[in-house]
Amino acid sequence: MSSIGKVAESLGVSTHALRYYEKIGLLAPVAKTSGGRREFSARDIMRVQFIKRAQRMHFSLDEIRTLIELDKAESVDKPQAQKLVQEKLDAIEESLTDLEQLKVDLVQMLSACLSSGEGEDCPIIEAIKEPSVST
Amino acid sequence: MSSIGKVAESLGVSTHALRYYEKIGLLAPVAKTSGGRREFSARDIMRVQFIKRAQRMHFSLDEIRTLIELDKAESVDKPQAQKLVQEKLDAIEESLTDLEQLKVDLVQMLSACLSSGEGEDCPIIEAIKEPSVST
DNA sequence: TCTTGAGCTAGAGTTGACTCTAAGGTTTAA
DNA sequence: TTAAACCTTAGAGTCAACTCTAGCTCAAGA
Repeated sequence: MSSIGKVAESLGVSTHALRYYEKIGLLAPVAKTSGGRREFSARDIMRVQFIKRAQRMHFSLDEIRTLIELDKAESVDKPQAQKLVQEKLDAIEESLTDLEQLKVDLVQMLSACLSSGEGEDCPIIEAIKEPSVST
Repeated sequence: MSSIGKVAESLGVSTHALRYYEKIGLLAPVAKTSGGRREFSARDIMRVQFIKRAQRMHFSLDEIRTLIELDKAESVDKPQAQKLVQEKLDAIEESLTDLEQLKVDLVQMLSACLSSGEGEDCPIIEAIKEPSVST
């Protein structure tokens, strides 16, 4: 039974975001006081926590909506939950591969720049113009 | 001396994007035929290639603008070019760390789901509700 | 009681990098 | 010559996930 401000503060979310989650249906309509203010139940708060954790795992709000629906179903739809996680994992592995190569390239660019003489130009721009190994 | 369509096709960019780059000043105003159509010079095409390569390296159009300005300066401003690349590298290393941990978590979630019995629920949702190790 | 300060709503604005549309004009190949 | 393909512009729309605004009401402390 907390006000929107307290929930926002304690979970590190803005009050705007909380109202937004409710508006798009990620949160069931939150109970209101006679004065029209939201009163978040423990259940509501847990839901918000779920959303934030899933977001940290790079699930989009749309994917989170699906996760929530899966949770509401009698028993979790195993293949579908699995598929969502597998897809996320695939996307992350792709990003990892991409970023690792990129890191190699940037490190190389940087060391070439650092080892260039005092008055010399830093060959970073040239490196982008004429990719040496990858790209 | 190519039409916008040919440049777009050969570089895998849309004609819209090419006009957009010109509009925001990443490309100097492209020469036009008497009929008003763009004729891309070899120089323009190289510039577009530069943009695409830098984009693949996760530089934003704004950062690319800076890179281009550095290139236009008499001699490349070593500290500034270096700073841009170093910042990009830092950001990428942060992403890598984040994604690696995430991968561990997702793999764990997936294997817990796979090893759950035939009729049993896949504990993916529970795993997000009650993070076991990280988060 | 009065003054902050918190909360309410509907709806507009933000960001980045385009994409799309409408209403034309221009080239080119048959 | 004429149809199809291509190009032009200005400006609106897209996406995600909020953020911000205006103009209000409501609650709590001194």
